[in-house]
Amino acid sequence: MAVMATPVSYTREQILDAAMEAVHEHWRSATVAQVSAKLGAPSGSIYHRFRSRDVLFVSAWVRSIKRFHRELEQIGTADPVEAITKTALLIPRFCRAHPLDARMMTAYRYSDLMKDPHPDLLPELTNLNDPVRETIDRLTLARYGRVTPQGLAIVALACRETPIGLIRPMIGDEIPLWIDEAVRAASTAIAQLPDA
Amino acid sequence: MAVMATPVSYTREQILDAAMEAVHEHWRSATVAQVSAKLGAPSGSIYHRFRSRDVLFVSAWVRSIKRFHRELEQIGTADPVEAITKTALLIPRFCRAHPLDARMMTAYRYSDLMKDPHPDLLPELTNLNDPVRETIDRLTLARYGRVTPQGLAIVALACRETPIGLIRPMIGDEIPLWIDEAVRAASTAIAQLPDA
DNA sequence: ACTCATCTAGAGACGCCTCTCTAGAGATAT
DNA sequence: ATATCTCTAGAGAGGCGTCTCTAGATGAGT
Repeated sequence: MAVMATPVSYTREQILDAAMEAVHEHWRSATVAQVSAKLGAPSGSIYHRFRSRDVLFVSAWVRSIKRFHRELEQIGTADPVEAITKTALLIPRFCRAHPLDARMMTAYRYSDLMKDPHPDLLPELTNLNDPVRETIDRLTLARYGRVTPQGLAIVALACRETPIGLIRPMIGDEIPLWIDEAVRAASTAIAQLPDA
Repeated sequence: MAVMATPVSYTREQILDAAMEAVHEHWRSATVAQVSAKLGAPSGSIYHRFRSRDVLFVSAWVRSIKRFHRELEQIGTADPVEAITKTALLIPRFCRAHPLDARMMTAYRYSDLMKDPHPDLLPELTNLNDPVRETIDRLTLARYGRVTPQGLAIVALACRETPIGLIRPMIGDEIPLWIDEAVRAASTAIAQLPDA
């Protein structure tokens, strides 16, 4: 049977929340000391749950990415171009609803993290991008009837790079509603390119 | 009359070049020690010309921004939508021709730097964005016949945010040519939005 | 009561980085 | 030769941030 020992004062989730706030304020130069100040906890309590500063902040990043992935599951493929555009429009919506997660997501890039991943993070990182990859695969097949590198690239630009690019400079401030019109226009235009 | 004293071993430009290389490798966490290693010079020689680490790296950033501005001057306004798209296409071209400058430009944001600018940098920073502002003003007037906040926002999205957003994830690697088709499609689509 | 395990708590070692400071080298003018 | 100025050169002070380590608090099982 489990031994309870002392009650937990600072849960993993609370620590990640504080880390997210610190990143919101200081971005990549956030420190463990800032997190511990926000939490009102000594740094030891943080290092008790996270092996290093990197593991802490990357774990927070992974959590935000996974929150975003939960939004991806609700798009059909009846009209392919429409589906691509709808997927693109999820991004401004998500950033408005979860501004701290949005900012957190800008702090690291998957490709950088995979260059020399910490063993503690490997299991979480390995298949992290699968939901996005699957969505783009599915939309590509619906749009072009086949899956080619070129087709994938176009769909990824239309439903991911474009909205992220348009919104990125505004992350941290409020994201105006008229951005959505621009996202819709740009995404639709790219989705209409041929899979040459 | 000027006294020449000892000949200069490390010019301002050479130091900025080394700083740009360091930023290319380590981005915002580049250090003065890395720059001095690249240059084969002691840190004192760097601090002799730049008052602080910040002044050094921001000066390098300013230099890259100004290099980009030199590209802006060659776009007409005969067909407004076409002119906006052409301006957008300058960005992938510039990033391919000057990859180190492109990466340098991603290291800071004008708005962040202006929050608490170092006195040494103020004169250079104050009017830094004027060329871009003027270009966008000019394109907005050509496109809509008047200059409104909404119109400016649309044109800025079409000729600046969109291409930067599409290219940003690739900065550091080679930027494929087919990106230009996507930039053209997205930029043209946004430029066709009405100034509602 | 006592054992065992988990967690809190915080002092401080250690390393890296920025920046200062001083000695002196090289070039020119007198 | 001497004075004077600019720049190089590099040692090291000082600050900040990460991370370690140990002491002890807490509560469940026996």
